[in-house]
Amino acid sequence: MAATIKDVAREAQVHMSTVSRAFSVPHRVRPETRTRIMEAARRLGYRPSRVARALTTGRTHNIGFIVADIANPFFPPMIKAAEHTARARDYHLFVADASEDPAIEAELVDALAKQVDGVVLCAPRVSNAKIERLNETIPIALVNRKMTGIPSVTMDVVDGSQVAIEHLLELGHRKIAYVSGPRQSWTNSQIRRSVTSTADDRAEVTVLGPNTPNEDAGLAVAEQVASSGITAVLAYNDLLAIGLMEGLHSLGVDVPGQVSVIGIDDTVLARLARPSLTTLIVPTPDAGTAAIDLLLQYAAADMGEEEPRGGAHISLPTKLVVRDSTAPPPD
Amino acid sequence: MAATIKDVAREAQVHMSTVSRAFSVPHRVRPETRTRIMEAARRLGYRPSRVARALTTGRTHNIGFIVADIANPFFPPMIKAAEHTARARDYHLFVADASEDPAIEAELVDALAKQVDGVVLCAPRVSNAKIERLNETIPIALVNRKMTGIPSVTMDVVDGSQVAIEHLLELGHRKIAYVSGPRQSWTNSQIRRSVTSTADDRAEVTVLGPNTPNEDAGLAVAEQVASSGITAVLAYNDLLAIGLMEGLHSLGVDVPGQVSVIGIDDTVLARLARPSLTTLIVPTPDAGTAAIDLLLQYAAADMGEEEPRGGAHISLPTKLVVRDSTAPPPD
DNA sequence: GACCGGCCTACAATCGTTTGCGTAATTTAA
DNA sequence: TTAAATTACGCAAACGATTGTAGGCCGGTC
Repeated sequence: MAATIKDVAREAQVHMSTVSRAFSVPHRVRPETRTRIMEAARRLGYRPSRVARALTTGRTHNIGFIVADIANPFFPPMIKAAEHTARARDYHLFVADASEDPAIEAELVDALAKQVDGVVLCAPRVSNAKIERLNETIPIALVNRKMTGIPSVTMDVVDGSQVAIEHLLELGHRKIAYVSGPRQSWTNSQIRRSVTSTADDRAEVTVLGPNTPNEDAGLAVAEQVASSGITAVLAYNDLLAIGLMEGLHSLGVDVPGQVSVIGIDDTVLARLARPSLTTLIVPTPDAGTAAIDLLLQYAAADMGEEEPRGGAHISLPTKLVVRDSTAPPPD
Repeated sequence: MAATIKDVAREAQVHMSTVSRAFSVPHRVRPETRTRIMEAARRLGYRPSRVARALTTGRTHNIGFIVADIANPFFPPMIKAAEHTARARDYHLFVADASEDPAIEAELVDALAKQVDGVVLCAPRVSNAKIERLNETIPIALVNRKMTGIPSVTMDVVDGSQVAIEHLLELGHRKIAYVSGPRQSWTNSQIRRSVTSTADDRAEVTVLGPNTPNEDAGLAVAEQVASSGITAVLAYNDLLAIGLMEGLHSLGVDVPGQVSVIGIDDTVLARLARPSLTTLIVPTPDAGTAAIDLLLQYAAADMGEEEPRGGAHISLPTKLVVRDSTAPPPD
């Protein structure tokens, strides 16, 4: 049906191999033959088969991009950026949704392994040991997780949550809660640690959770917050924060009058919520782009094209944006 | 490196072809040989190469999923559902973002064509003629566009916008605007037509646009709305509606006191906006699932496995959800 | 006991490229 | 003009599977 390299060869009166070279190493074929070949290719509407090419070269020019939950507004901007930069490098992206499930995550890597040059795991829920093992099969790059020996890009939530907590301390809060995210999240443990160490003895910190990082879970945790004398909350992400605000609202607790709330991610939702949500800006598009580039150079190294660089780590800065959900505690 | 079918064959003391059959047509190989083969495969950690398989069978078990803008919250739930149902059918999804650009859209289809069994075009911006031509290269299924001869799934926005307009008429509005979406959007023209024909001579309808379907464009159109005596607006999507509400707010125009606003899509944003947005619920996950299934059966037919069914059209029901952004007009 | 019909399994061609190797053609040097 | 050094191209073997065809073995029948 579609034209193959053989058809082009016949049309241009040369051997297949010459056609192949005309595309891959143009300078190795005489200019006039080259143009003759290109002409023929154009006439026949020839496009090289990536599949066949992959079979011989061992490189598919595809990348797997696995996220915990596509519907979580944290991810789309990252996926979008990743897809664009991949395309700019002549790569295509398989996007898969692991539904916050470690087992599915691992299975996806295995399933994809045979038809990609590498996999980006975003906010992985799977264990370090498992990642280590998967990385022996196929090059892996991590987003929102740091492991020695594996390239990764993380958001500097340690600094970010520190800034967030300082903000609350400055406002005068002394009873603070951290609404925790999923247990398997590396980011979550980073934040938790940072929160308690920042508060130190300047404030009492309660950890509520772990929670699935969605609105419903946030809503469910509202009661605990309302009944515990807590005056300020930092949540693992905007979804939890917004759910919490809704829950508090329906319990008649005023935000920020009685309780201040801070989210993380600065998703589109944060600005729209009422009160608008004070939150941590994390550069998700940059993370997507960086992850692709890191993976690509790591994968190239893996194919012996250059010195393997092991685990390069990129940490992206975060920034607190203060909106209307934070205020001094009630006296 | 990784085990091939040949390794398994050697390990199990049979010919490659037998191994192949053990996987693809298990009943054609003697049970004991089969278990011996499976054992060997397990020991070697063998996974068939989808790439090699694709080369002989002509089926890649991959699907291209092209959307206008991943970051538009309308799409992620659809992508998620599509990815899940594709996976359940043993297919993987290439997701690509066309940035609302017809040229990129077409280029993406071409680029993907050689390594997918079909492509789902979501809310395509490219012309009918071009789609027709692309469909000759590779099976295509459409979401939010209807064309004879090509399978598609659409949301019943004609009915939906009719209901929306009736809602406004009942409230007493007589000067209504439709804030139009992108010119190339099929849905957009459907809605526009439906709005004007529903209003008929019961209300005066102004069309504002076309607009890029994002918040900024909505914001920009606020001034026109404010200065024209319009008391109610239906917008092409939630993003435009929300932008418009913001714009009106900053112009000191009260929603819904002075102007009522209705969106379309019922994205996560609608419920969060203040006032919460009256909008049209469209079943995006169902659309994703249906598109995959339609494409798969259409693509199978295309491979001669059954009678081609040409263009099956699925229309999904929409539903108006009334929230706080609509009210009677000021007297 | 030879023959026939069914299962199983092996053989080998094929899918569309890439690529190392060899050779014809061309250029350069002498 | 000829030998040497390049260059341009053709040849054919991979890559890892699938699949049509053919042969081997088996038991059962007459």
